[in-house]
Amino acid sequence: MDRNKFDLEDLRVFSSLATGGRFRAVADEIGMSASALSRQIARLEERLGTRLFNRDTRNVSLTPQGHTLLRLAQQVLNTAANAGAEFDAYLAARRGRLTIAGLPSVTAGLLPSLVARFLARHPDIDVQINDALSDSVIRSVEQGESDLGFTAGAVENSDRISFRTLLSDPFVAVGAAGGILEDRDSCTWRELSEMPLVAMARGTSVRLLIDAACSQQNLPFRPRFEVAHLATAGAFVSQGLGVTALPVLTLPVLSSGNLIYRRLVEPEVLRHVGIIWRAGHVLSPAATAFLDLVRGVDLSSEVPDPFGTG
Amino acid sequence: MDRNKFDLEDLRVFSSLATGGRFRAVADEIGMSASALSRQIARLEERLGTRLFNRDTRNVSLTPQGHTLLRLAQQVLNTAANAGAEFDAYLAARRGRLTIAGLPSVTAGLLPSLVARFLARHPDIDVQINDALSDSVIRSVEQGESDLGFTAGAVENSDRISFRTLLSDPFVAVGAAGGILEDRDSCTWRELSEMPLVAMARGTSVRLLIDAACSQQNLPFRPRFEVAHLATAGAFVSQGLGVTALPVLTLPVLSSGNLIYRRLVEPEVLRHVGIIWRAGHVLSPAATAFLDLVRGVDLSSEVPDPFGTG
DNA sequence: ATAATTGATGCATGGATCGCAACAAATTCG
DNA sequence: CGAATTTGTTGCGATCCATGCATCAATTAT
Repeated sequence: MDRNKFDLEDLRVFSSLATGGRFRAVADEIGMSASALSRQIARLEERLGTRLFNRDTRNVSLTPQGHTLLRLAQQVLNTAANAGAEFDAYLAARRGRLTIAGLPSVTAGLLPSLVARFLARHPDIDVQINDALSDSVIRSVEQGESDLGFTAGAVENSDRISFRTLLSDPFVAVGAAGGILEDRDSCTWRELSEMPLVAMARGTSVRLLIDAACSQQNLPFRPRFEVAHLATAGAFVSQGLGVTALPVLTLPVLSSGNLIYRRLVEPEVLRHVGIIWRAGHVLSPAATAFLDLVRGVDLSSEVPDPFGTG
Repeated sequence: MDRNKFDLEDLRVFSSLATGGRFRAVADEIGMSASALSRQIARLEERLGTRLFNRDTRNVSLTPQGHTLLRLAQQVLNTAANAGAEFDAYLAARRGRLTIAGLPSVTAGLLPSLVARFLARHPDIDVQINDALSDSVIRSVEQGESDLGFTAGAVENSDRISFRTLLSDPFVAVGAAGGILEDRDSCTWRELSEMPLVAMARGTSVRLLIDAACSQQNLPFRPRFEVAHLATAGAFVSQGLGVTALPVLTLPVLSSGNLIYRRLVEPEVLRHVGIIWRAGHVLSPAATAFLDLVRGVDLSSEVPDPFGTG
């Protein structure tokens, strides 16, 4: 084998077409003629020895081969882009860049103090946060888009991802002050399930864990409201429209004017928050430093105690 | 900024020179003239806006910028090489995923040995089986959810689906040992229709074919029991609650403690088991390999002979 | 049925790259 | 001390290869 199979430009063009859909539109978008695009793809297909797109003159779709190449291409392009950015940062005499993906409930509740501590030691590192849902976090790290990721719940500890548990995050019941929770000392899941519920939307890790908890206890789970953002849930609850169950870490996100918290028992449900990174790849110096910092910090002190001195 | 800063070829050449040391030697080694190498490095330096090598006409050494770029270049080249290798492995059907949809009666009776054979040759392919009823199988393949599908009975050989017959699967009568079938040598559909019947639920391919057979013979079909799963049917029959008619391929699924089988004639009803895939689309390498395997195997030996010495 | 849109292709062109050869600097050797 | 040799660079002509335009073939929209 003499010449290597693909080039960054190939992958870029291929990726654009794979996500864009149509030859002409994509060709305009990236500033080349449609024929050039067609030929470039044809060349790439010939070099790879396989067809990447099904094209029947009207529709363009990826073949299975194209799908796998797309996944790989994104990885390569991401690392190349990161390398370019890091090199630029080096030229600009900066130390580097750190990209962290995380669930909104974690990025809001846990990251600020960690990042503050990190920046105290490494003031010249640009930090970028990617808020995303659970599987997006994993994918983002897998593909090298993010250096590190904060996840909750089970992560299949594959050979592509390394995982480390950081802390356990208990669910609590959240209600409006003066509302139905006011006179209680604690609350069981059964009792909660009979109150009007404000639930996070499907696909969020919070919702997944609540679903699992209820089905394990054989409780019906019929939310009165479904919202996408934690702050919205907090607003609904504080207006007395319902109650909800949230991990303690998320509580600082709720603009907690009118909210009260109660222990949620039978069972105690814990969300296991952890950090993930790409296995088998060299971490950037910034990522390594951040990981070391996280390892050396007692994170349980980061979880607020919502029950005052109760 | 239109053009991106570097290309894989740039990084390769740069990396060779960075580790190799001398222009002429490296140029020979990678099969290009010294002048070409010199220009390529000069272009790269210009695009990056910094000098990468100290060259004083006798020695070549990396600048600090060159050192950091070398580290980054190795990362990028590694992921690119890994991606290439992974893609090659995928093309060679050494890695990847194969999703097969199939009727439960086929997936249980026919697939295990086929998949075992396939995995012997392609050990690192993840195989996923979608058990589903007949029309779900076709739909799953049509929509690209499954690569291949095992079906029984007539499949409209549309322009979206390619079909290939694999084997003919005769129906036999199934009864309890010591029961009403014990003293018979064979059994006609007319006789069967007058016995208490355990039937598969509507929507299953087995039920469809039995309905068709009976209506063709102008026989009434009034099942005493209707069950959804083959194992359940087997359990009912083995308890002497009734008899049933099943294709031979399904028999291994019945935990056949107490069952006897008899030829079912007048007419002999055959279920035509076949394999389907998407027409006009490129099959994944794993699917192609599996299809080749299936084509090369004499599947009639896979159908057990239930009439051993009984 | 006609028009329009889409991807593929033939052909000529232009820009980029390459190899050869000459050159400048530096080391080696007579 | 000076000529020869080695090393990286550069000028120039040749070459190659991707591109763009125009056109074709196929399919859909009206």
